[in-house]
Amino acid sequence: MPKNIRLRFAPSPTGWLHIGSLRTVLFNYLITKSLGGALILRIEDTDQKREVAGAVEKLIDILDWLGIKFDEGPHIAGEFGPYTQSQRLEIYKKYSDELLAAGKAYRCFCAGERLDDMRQRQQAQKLPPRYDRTCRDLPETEIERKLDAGEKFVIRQKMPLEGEIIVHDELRGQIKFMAADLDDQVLIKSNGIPTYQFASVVDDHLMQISHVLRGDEWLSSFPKNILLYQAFGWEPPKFIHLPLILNKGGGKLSKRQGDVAVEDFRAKGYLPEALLNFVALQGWHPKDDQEVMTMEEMIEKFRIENLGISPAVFDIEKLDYFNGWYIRHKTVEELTKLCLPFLAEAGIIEEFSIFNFQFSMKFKNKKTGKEINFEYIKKVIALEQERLKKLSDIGEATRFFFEDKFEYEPELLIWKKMDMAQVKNNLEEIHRALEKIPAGSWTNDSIEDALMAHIQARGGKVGEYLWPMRAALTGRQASPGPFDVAEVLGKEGSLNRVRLAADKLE
RNA sequence: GCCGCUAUCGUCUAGUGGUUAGGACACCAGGUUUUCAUCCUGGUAACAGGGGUCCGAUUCCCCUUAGCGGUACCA
Repeated sequence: MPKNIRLRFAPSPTGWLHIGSLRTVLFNYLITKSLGGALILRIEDTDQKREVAGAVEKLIDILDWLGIKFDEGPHIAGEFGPYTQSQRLEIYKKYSDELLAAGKAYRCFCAGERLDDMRQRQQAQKLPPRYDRTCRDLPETEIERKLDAGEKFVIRQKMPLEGEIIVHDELRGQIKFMAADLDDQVLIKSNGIPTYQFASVVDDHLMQISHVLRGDEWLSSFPKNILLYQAFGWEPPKFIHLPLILNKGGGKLSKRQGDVAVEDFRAKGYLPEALLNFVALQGWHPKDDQEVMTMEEMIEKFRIENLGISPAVFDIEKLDYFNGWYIRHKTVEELTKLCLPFLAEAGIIEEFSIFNFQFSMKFKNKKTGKEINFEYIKKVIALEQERLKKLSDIGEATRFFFEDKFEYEPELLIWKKMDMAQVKNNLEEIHRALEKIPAGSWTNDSIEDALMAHIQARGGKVGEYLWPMRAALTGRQASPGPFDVAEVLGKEGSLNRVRLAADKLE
């Protein structure tokens, strides 16, 4: 009978999600969904030195934000729990005792300092650092004596002394290791807590995991894992080792570079769709070459055999492209809501809570204290949508819509080789033309009609009028077009800005 | 040092024992245009090196080189 499809994502709670782990969860999720199985979240907190307060909550929060749902886990429960390794200590004890009794593992009483010294000597002699197996065949009486004396010990895995271990990775095929190269690794630390190597094997078996999808860095411990399955007489799951994600220089992606924590990407205004889509393409490629994909499309197209095995360099420019694409494809309403926290962060609107927002749909301009309604913000966002790459850019891009006084150099108003007097004159003509438009029909179309008619009548070049107008309205080198901006600013606001600009020129 | 993994445009990648080696990002040029952006069209750009096997290798094998990972009572 075929095994049920059950996969797990098993991070250690560090307080933040690594972009590489994001890809691991995603692939776990895609396999589960495409094959119709269950996804389990398991917390690997066997290293008490690394404990971070609130880490599990943060992890669940960011996974939730990404839209990755689990079927079992510490926050959901399920029949294979507990799902946090520190709560499973007696289980590991039971299984390590079993191994001890079967002679597949042994207690090691060696002092840490002696092992450290030995390792240093071995390295100095360019020998592979390896445990010397002093305690591997300790007589029973000696063990009893040490135990009675209360000596601390770790439990080590008894590796075969010779022969080869052949393991099978779903992507790479067979990989051969020499047993003699394998260390008698620690299974249970002297504090009674298991190592990752032991806990993950026991848990994967007990939780009936069918596919283990993990990073490349585990490849070298793969034979030890398989030996452990054999020692227990368990059938191992299928293993898939994912290649690493590298930084631009080809090195390891590290926290110091500030480009690895998913939480940081979120804070910078990257959308979950973009992050997911981008990261899926690091090591996977759909058969049909379609690169922009929704989660549903990814699930539909995903095949384990299309996974790649060579390391990928993280290219932020492509991420930006995806983010821009997803931003452009949001409805204005959705995008505006997403931008609100970033507008507050930029000091444009006052801090608000989602709770208040649902009631009022009104905001306060942080500078002027005036009320701004949601519809106004929506119009502004609509104009900026197609050039927005990250939500965090929204403040700088739209600031001029919210502030009456803004500084810019008068030179900005000059189009190509025009002289100042000419620009001033054109701005004044624009001012007069705009004044004639009734406030009731102040729309981008009517503004455009009026101004184009004026320019044509004067026989002028379009740019000689429209560039100064747009610059006057926005104070920026680059911005949306003048008619759109004028409409949003309103008649009075637009006239003021054109007046202000004309006055800047002598 | 030892063990292991990997190697196609700058980057992510597709692909095949015989192909004009395909797509995407980026870049460049043109179009649209009052700026930027969007959008459209086109373009530059790759099989790490050396040996085999074969009529023929980018593709299969070996070696070298390079990159990465592991070599913990961290995961």
